Amino acid sequence: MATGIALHRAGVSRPSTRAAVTTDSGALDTLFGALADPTRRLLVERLLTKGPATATVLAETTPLTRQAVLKHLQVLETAGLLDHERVGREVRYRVTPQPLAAAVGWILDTADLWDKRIDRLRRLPT
Amino acid sequence: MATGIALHRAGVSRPSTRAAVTTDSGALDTLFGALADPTRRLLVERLLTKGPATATVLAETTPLTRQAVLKHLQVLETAGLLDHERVGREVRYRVTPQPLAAAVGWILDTADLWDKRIDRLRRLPT
DNA sequence: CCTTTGTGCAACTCTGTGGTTGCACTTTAT
DNA sequence: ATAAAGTGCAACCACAGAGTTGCACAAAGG
Repeated sequence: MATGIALHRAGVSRPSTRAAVTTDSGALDTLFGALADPTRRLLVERLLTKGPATATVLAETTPLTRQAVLKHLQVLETAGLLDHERVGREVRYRVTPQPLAAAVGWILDTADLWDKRIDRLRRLPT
Repeated sequence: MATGIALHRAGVSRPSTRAAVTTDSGALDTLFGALADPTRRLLVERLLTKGPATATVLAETTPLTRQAVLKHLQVLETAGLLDHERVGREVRYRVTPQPLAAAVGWILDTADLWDKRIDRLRRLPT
């Protein structure tokens, strides 16, 4: 079942299994923030299914201006989800989904906290 | 290793394994949006580690006003991550992390797309 | 060389959101 | 009954984000 990025059932490079809960503000902010916009998720999916593309091409498939799409791409790029490569006079954007592991990491840590809380409740004298 | 919510290695109630990529706008927007704020993630973690609490109590542990905290709690609640219960004159907030499964669902779907793309590249004649 | 196509930059508008303050209302306690 | 503690609502401000338009600059192509 594929091998691309390391966030499958097995490993999920969870950063700091303990000492978590420190919120790790910086990265997760921009990451979750980038994913919070449907247009941006759409762009990511498009780039994954149809392969790398330029801002102008992507703009043609949306009701948005090239500039608007460009801004979205830049948001995604600063979140680490994209990178670009200049070809001739065009700039081709490509998905680099490694940061997603961080998101899953936080979520799984949170899920663990929840589980621990449940356990604690279970251990209470009825 | 606990049982709380169903997003562990095994199942991850992935909604629509195919037909994904439809972006499912609504819910994921508010969900990722809610998680995009460090204060809100902090509040979730606090509520999980120290158990349910009121807005006023939570406000004491932050540099924020009760009103600000209140707004954050409401954002989290409309994202489905919290619910509240009125006790006497107080309102107690509690974490309900089930929606997190949706977030992981999208991420895993995206990871799958990535994997498929890798596979496609591998199958190309060198 | 001149036209086309694509990108880069900047200014501007509009709306949403984080945060505040102020006050009214309800519940508990003295 | 009255004071204290807690919540609810509304107005307000400041700033960031989404989106637009306009124009200048770089690369291909005739």
